[in-house]
Amino acid sequence: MTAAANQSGRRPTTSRRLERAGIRDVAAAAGVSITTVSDALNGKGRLPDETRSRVREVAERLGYRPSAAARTLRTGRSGLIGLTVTTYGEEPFTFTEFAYFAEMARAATSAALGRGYALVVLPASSRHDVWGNIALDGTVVIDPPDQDPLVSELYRSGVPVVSDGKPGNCPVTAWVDNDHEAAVLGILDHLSEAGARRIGLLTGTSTDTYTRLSTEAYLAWCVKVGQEPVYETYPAHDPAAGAVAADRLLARPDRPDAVYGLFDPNGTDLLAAARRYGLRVPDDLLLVCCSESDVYATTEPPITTLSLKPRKIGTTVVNLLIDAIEGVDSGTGVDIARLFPPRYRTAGNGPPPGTLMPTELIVRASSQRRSPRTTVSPPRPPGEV
Amino acid sequence: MTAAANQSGRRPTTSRRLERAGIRDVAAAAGVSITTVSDALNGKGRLPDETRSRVREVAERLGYRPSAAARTLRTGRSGLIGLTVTTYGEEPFTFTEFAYFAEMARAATSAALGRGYALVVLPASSRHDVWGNIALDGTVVIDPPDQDPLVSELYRSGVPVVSDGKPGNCPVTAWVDNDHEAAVLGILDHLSEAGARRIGLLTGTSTDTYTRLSTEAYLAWCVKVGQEPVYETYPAHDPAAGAVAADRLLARPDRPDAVYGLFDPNGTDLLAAARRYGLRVPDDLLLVCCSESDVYATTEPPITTLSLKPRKIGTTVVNLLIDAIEGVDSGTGVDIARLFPPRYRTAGNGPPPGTLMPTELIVRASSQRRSPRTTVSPPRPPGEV
DNA sequence: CACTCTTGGAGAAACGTATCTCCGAAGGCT
DNA sequence: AGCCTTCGGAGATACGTTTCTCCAAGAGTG
Repeated sequence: MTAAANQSGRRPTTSRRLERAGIRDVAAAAGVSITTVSDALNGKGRLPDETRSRVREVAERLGYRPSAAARTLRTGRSGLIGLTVTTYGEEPFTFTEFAYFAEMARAATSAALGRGYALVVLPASSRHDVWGNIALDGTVVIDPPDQDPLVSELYRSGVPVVSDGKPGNCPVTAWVDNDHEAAVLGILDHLSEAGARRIGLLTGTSTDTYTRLSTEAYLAWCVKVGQEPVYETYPAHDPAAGAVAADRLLARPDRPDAVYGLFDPNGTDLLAAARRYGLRVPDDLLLVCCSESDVYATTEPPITTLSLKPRKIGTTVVNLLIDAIEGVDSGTGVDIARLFPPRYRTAGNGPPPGTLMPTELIVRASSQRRSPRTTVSPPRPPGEV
Repeated sequence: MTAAANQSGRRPTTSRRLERAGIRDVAAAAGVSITTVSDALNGKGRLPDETRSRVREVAERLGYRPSAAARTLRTGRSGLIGLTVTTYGEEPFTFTEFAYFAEMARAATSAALGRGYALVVLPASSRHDVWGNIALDGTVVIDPPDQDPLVSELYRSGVPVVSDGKPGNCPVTAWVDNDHEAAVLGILDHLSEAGARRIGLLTGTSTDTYTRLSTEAYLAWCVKVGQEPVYETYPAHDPAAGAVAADRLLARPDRPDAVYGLFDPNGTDLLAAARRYGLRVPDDLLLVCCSESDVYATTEPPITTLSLKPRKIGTTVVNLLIDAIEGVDSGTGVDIARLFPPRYRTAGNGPPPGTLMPTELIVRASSQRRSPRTTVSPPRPPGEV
């Protein structure tokens, strides 16, 4: 009795009427077929407007909400994008680039929602079963390490992956990064112009793209201009170590008269260290650090910062990813996905396409000896967010 | 021909072998039934260990990954939790409580992942279709306004909702909030003990729970101790307005000799305003503000802050939500969900259960006239994260 | 020997949607 | 009158799991 099947569906009409209304209920109430309901609600098929609006009205009246799970199963699209963040220890999110990540994630969320997708935050180190349990249309990966097993796995599954940070040896669909070399060279030039004779660097011990490229650019510049490199490294994820390293740098016998700090807290750390050694900024020491925080506008003195423009990065990364997701199936109407599964898309095409985004140097008092003006920004590049 | 059905499945075995392996493929390769594969992989059913491990091995070899969409459709569980953030304008996330939100979201993400769930960030104002397209097991809502249509909709759909912030008139499953009244009274007492004679308040114009309860507590305290209220309000989402309001407060003829600022930027704004009027902190003006940022440890002077303990809130909120999600079906083994659908769970039981979390006052130089020590923290409550 | 119980596992029915295929009817054309 | 086209819509299948039901064979038991 409970399994009595009526003509248009197998669900018994007698009990269980407290459950959510399904598409079958709408069809029955409107006196049409399931097909018609689906077409009417999704704007497909050939239906007169009258039928369309009637079905919609019935659906509204019944409080019908299509099942996202069923739709995902059927269409193969979940509308979900993963956002992978690197982790240190137990906590997700990076510490050193916290403001960067927050801004980037915010922009990414906005961009995704604007195109009908939602973001789900997934630490790279999280349990495998969590990853496997979620239907993802694509994934944004922040600075994947070489041979990242997670990225390989995703790629093998045919999930498009776009990385923030040029990947070393990862099969990503596309990537976006800043032009770190140009950024560092720009800062070094800026400091030189302000009168720096020996420029030091505060950098990290990790091997991520940002740290590596920036340090390499510094070293190459040193070779070019004939300056002996003066730098200290520390594990960037340890905030306490940064202060120690800043102190070390200024305690050296070959103390630099200008310093660029690669990480957000370096500015205050260097400022504190300078005070400890009785160095005036900018008179005795020129200071620049990479940061997205606007607290450096109000320090004493205000500190020149390099912004990596995380908002632009986040927006671009997400848009590239969604392009990749939707580009597979859209197009000629032929089912391209079946002919060319995602995993083969960039198989023999050489390296994945990358985009370099410009950075912005926000010049403040800490890196200027002459100018009485404390806050001078270079003209903004066009197309600003 | 293409629809030729073999015994154990309808998929033609001849072509399309580039697709991902399904459970049927594993079953065929292992020489067992679909049921056995499912049971072996999920640790259910009664199977000898030998069969179990053999099936697992075959699945591994084929690179089998169960379809999250199919599993969600079948089980009704997606492992996804929504995190709703209030929005101002186009950008998601709040501005005034930025550090608070970031910390809270981070803790919530951790807690969710620890229990096998992932968080998806969904601005409350986002397009309805995005919400409808995602299978959510439950939702965390930050400070829902009265009669929030979103919350009502979720509740009607039977999706458990737990709110951060005591809800005004929303049918939530549970809520978590700080004891804002106690926090404000604690600060006012602290300032009084430090010698304050007239305490001012910098507060917001919005009607969210935090602003409302805090302001009411202040006003009630004024009545109790017989002080005329001295406060200024401004739209908290506008960072520029905060500086203006801080200035207004200190420009009043009945200028306070101590101020509590409800929002994160108030500390620096008030400090700047005090400088402008030649007021020394803490000698002429005692200062406290609510903030999760540690920049106030390094301002000149360091500023006493109230922490709302967002990490604890985020963890608690998520755990309550997951308890609600899993509590429905677990238990006696009877299918409680069918007997008591979620929407009826708290129907006549009075208000939803709420939890009040303690805050922490981090005392620094800005609110102490006598003590030479600049950073003194009260003993931490037990059970700290 | 007849019986029950346990073990190991197969079959098939959902879950709720999208979409492919097909069909009748009405209208226009030669 | 026969044929083609378009309109409006119904039927059925597939998406890939989980799980309920049931069965066969062997093991113990009286």
